[in-house]
Amino acid sequence: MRATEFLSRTLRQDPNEAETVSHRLMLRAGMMLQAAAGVYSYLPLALRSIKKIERIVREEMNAAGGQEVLMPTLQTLETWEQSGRAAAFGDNLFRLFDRRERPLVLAPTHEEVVTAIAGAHIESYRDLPLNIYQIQTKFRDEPRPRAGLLRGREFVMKDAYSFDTDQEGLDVTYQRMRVAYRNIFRRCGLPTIEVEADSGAIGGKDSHEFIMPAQSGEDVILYCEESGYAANVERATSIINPALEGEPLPLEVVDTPGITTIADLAVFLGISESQTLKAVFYQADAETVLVTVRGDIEVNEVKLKNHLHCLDLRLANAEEVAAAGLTPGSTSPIGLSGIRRIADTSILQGNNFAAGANQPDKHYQNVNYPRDFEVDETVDIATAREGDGSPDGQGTLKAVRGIEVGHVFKLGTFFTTTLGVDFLDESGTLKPPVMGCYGIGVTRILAAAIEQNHDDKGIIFPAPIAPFQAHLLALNATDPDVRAAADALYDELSSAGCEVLYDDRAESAGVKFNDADLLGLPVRIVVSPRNLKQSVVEIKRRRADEAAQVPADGVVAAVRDLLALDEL
RNA sequence: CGGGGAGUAGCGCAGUCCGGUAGCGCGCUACGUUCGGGACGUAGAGGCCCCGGGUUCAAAUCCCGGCUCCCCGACCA
Repeated sequence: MRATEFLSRTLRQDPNEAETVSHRLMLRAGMMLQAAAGVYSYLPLALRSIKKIERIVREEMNAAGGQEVLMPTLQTLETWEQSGRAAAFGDNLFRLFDRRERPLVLAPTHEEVVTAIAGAHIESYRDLPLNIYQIQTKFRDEPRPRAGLLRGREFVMKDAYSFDTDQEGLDVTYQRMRVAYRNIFRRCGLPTIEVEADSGAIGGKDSHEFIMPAQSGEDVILYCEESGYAANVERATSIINPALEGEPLPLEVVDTPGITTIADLAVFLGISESQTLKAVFYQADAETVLVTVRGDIEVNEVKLKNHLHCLDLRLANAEEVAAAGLTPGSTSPIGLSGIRRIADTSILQGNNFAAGANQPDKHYQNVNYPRDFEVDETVDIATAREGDGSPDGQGTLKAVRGIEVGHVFKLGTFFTTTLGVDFLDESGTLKPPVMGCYGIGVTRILAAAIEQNHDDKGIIFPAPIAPFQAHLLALNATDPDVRAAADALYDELSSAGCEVLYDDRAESAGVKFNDADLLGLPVRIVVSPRNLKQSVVEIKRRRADEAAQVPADGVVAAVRDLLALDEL
């Protein structure tokens, strides 16, 4: 492709709306154009990259036994009401009406439709296992789209769904898909960390996310180098530091004027926060619950929500707290009843705690569980932290931010049961197939790849997903000799199957070098009067500092060699 | 949904307080000179100042209403 004919223009200044690296670089490089919040046109540079990612995904999905289909984006709201997920998705579901005022949605995902496809096909165990996937645009009305392609409202996703006869069959398929995912990210040239993930309210038991480490990521993962444990913070468990433990002392009330926070209480009493108990009030749908954790531990709301099986969970507001008869700033489960009391297992670590006395300006000291209070449940609802012990007892956890680029999930029989899909097993019994689902954010991979591969001059594309393999620069492009030599080289490379972006513009050398660095194609080839005099062409990897001079007839081979360095 | 910021030429911005000719840099067009890390000169083109009302002799500027976009948080199988 000749730059003079190419639908792309670089910008010399950063667009004002872009702050995140990938967003900024993609706009500056002329890869895409924003149409609305979280909605973009993909220009040729971006689309070429996306197609390459899709190709790798497709090959690995096919190799893993997947069959490609294309399901409708436009779906009836009724479909979503049958599965009960219209409410669960809430405002994230794009809704519209047809000319007869029938409600429709733009699909954010496809479990309902794929289950219908499976239902139409599956009669007996002989039809299983089945693995169906598609690569398609998804719509989610995100509360806050951000950072270009990292979180859009319209994005390209590969979603796959598997159907097996039983849990053991799903285990096999699930492992196979995990391997396929590892292959995909490796072939894209993108290191990812595979972590245990939250499986949510409807979830089965297993769920893993593929996280690409990046500062701009929205996810935090905790991992342990010693043991290999890795989990999303939403899901991670850990061994917390022990608190002081001594002979249980008698409960006593102390005056704590004006003390309403754990930090103040610890300072006031001259103890560490781990020697206190903290009470937090949540509103779980219509119910107010009292949550007790050790003072130095934060409540993990994802764990709590999963435990409560509620649709909506948030901190209770002042009215709800008052209605429950609680004393903010000085609450504890001691002597409280008539409210659901949940405690984190951290209260079992340590004793002689300081805790609220359920009246203003007073706290208890030497609180011991279960001697001094009761709770309804003691469960793990703690947020694991960097520095905590790995849950397997080996080593300590470290934290890193990252971008979720893939998610595999054991769904179980929720959809097949709800939507009435079953099969006849070998003994003649009707059973629901066991499902798994597997997603990859294709457009998100592109953004994440740039987050992970750039420098202060621009993008550094991994070769397998670069829009072009080589960037051919003709310096002094108006010089007839340069023009002739560069044209010839462009033809030669093209017919050798190399994807070349040929900068044949009449721009100065500096402009071309800077644009080449910005676009970040893996190999840069320079034809110039200076090189022509010595009968050489200059070749440089984007990742490397130094360029090499090669004879004109050795360019194709040299480009191949450099590209091979990026193939994995 | 809470908090903050912004809409003026393709991009980045000034002008708005204090109403009176719509400006700067980059980019774009033409010609000439340059030519290995964002060259220079000359001459040009390019505007629904986000939208709708209002005030005024006169509104980018003041008043009212709305829309859009960005950032932080909440949220996000």
